[in-house]
Amino acid sequence: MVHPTKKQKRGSSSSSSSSSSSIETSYTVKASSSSSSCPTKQHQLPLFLSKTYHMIDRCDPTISTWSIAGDNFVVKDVEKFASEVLPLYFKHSNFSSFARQLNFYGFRKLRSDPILTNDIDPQTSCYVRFYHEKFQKDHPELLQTIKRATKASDQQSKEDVDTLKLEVYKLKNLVTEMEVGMERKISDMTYDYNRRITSLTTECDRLANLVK
Amino acid sequence: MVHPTKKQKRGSSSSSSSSSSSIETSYTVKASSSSSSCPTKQHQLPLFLSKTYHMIDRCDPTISTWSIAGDNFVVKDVEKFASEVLPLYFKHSNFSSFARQLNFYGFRKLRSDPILTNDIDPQTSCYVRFYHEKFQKDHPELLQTIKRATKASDQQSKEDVDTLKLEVYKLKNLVTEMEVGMERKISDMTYDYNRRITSLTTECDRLANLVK
DNA sequence: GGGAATATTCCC
DNA sequence: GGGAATATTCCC
Repeated sequence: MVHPTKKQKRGSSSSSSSSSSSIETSYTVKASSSSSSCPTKQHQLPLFLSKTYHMIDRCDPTISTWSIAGDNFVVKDVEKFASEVLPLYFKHSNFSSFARQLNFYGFRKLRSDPILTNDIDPQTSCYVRFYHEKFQKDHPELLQTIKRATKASDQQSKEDVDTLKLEVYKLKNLVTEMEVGMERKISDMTYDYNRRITSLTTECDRLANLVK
Repeated sequence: MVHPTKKQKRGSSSSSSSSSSSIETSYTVKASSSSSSCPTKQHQLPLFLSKTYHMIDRCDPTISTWSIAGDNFVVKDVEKFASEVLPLYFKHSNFSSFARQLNFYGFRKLRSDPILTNDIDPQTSCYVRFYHEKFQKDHPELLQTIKRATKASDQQSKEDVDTLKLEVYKLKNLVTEMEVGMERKISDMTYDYNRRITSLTTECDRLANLVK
């Protein structure tokens, strides 16, 4: 089978279909050295989102299409969708890989869940629906607001690091407080000690003089 | 162009060439819940290594081949290698992506670097050689010992976490030592203090009795 | 050559 | 549905 995306680079539009692209498909990694307000080097819409939007938009509606209200999309024939549609846009033909990406971007699976067994429509029971608040028919401008999840391990590591840094901070404060407290306590004790010693010594001297 | 690896899954052998595979090509993620000595679920050789080994082994030698000694491999025609050979094994046809993967696995680029400009052979000056101690012609068994680099950020995070944990450990020890030290110091001071007060008080009492 | 992001795979 | 690995891309 011909693989139309073979030489595709990020930033070029999909080569498999017509090109009246209404959404930004380029992707640029945010320059690590620039501030986040730099207008030229911002990361743009991930290709996954623009590809998926176009894919649903242009798909044979008997395989996959928008819902009637346009607020979700349905894959009616997972088999055909995987083998015939996905490879037009992605470097694979696995439905589960597509679903994994949807999951990364926060899409949720919708279920019809009929109450009665009799209500199960054999025609539509195998349909798979996906929903994302910002993934709507005729509203590609919303796509920009969809954020990909950062990896959980990174998240965890960051939290771990932050927790440990806080602990180090608190411990250093404690050490400083203990040093100050110890110094003051010893200073106070020494003061009292010397005062009482002096007082007793004076008394001894006075009495010693009287004894003489 | 036909894309032979389209439906390939990890664990299946490359479908583009003959199949007298002498090396393990399956890949299984290490089960996180099992001990590292579990023989059935170990991660095997990454596909990148087995694919690259076969690729060099089977390549048209005018495009890429092993060195004469078999201890490195040379890409003689980067252009053709990228467009014709890479996509037989990988989901792309970019030489830089291939090089990036080599880099992940610890391969080094070799240069001929002739001393004299005259020594530059226009035939071979554009050759690109790669070397890895464990990537040798006729020794596929060495491939298993090649380890992919873990991501630098993870590495960094791990080191950061370890450093911070050590710091927390040291600070907690310091706090304990300070507590013990302070207690002993105050105890010692109190002891001296009481001894001298007692001694002086006794002397005062003795003198007071004499005065009476 | 390598950092860091997204993409794809595999597993639980 | 999501964790974690490898794969691919893009950038410095």
